Amino acid sequence: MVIVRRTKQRQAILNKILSAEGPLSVSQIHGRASEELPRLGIATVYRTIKTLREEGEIVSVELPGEEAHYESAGRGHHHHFRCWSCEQVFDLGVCPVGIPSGTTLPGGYRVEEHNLTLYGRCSSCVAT
Amino acid sequence: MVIVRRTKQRQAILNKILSAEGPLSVSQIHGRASEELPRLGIATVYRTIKTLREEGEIVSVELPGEEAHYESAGRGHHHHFRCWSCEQVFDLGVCPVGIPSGTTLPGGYRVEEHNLTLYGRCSSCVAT
DNA sequence: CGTTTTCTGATATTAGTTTATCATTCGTTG
DNA sequence: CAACGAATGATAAACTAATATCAGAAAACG
Repeated sequence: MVIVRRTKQRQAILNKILSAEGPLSVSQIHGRASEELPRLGIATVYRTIKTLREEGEIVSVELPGEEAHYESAGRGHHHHFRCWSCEQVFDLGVCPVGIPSGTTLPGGYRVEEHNLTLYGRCSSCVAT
Repeated sequence: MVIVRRTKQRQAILNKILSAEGPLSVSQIHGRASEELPRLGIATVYRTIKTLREEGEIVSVELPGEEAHYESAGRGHHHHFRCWSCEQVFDLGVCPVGIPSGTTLPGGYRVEEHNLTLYGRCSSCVAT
């Protein structure tokens, strides 16, 4: 059981994660939350992320070759797009993977899950 | 590093990578090559991987939430399957991602590349 | 051979991420 | 409003991955 108090830090951190357009890294969360709480410590960010995960409010997102990112739980099955220019990660609504869970591929691989990341340029970076 | 000598270490490391069924981590490469060269140092593995990449013989493979893996270059566009039981990574021949390079998704995301990892159980682990 | 010079192996070092520690702050409750 | 205790912030410490160092081993080549 986790006793949780309503602190400014916790509210700012959770707010930044929930209102983000995609998963955020620890340093991104720290940077954004620091805008309203300039003395916010990085340890508090790590601690709060840990409790928010235990409470099921956020989930971790693993991207190839990067540190863990975190986003709101309950967004359902979706994937991510990483922009090569602004280096931000965005949630996508589409799932272009044509392999239902339980499919067995040639070679006998029984697929239960998949992780897809798309790369390119986001709309605002394409425009410039 | 222009001059490359044919050492037992280099041959063993390259052989393990080229003959693998999928990309290998540094510790996996070290473990497998150590079977024939018991005194092989981990630094030699890192050094050899670096030169093999510079020569274009191998490429790095990034898997979500894992250290870099390495496999033979020139295997073309493909994806990977990670077995939850034996924890090995296998190359797949299929590409079930229905997004050609250059596609623009809703939201204006211009997709140029993708990275897909499938998860489940491999044939030998399903059998047991 | 024998000389030259790269390569190796053991270890130290660097770099990055995450957790632990602890005095202080501050949210909560009666 | 007082007091208890969880949360914070600064910092140290722990881990892991990757590179640097350097004496000695061993390819390459005349």
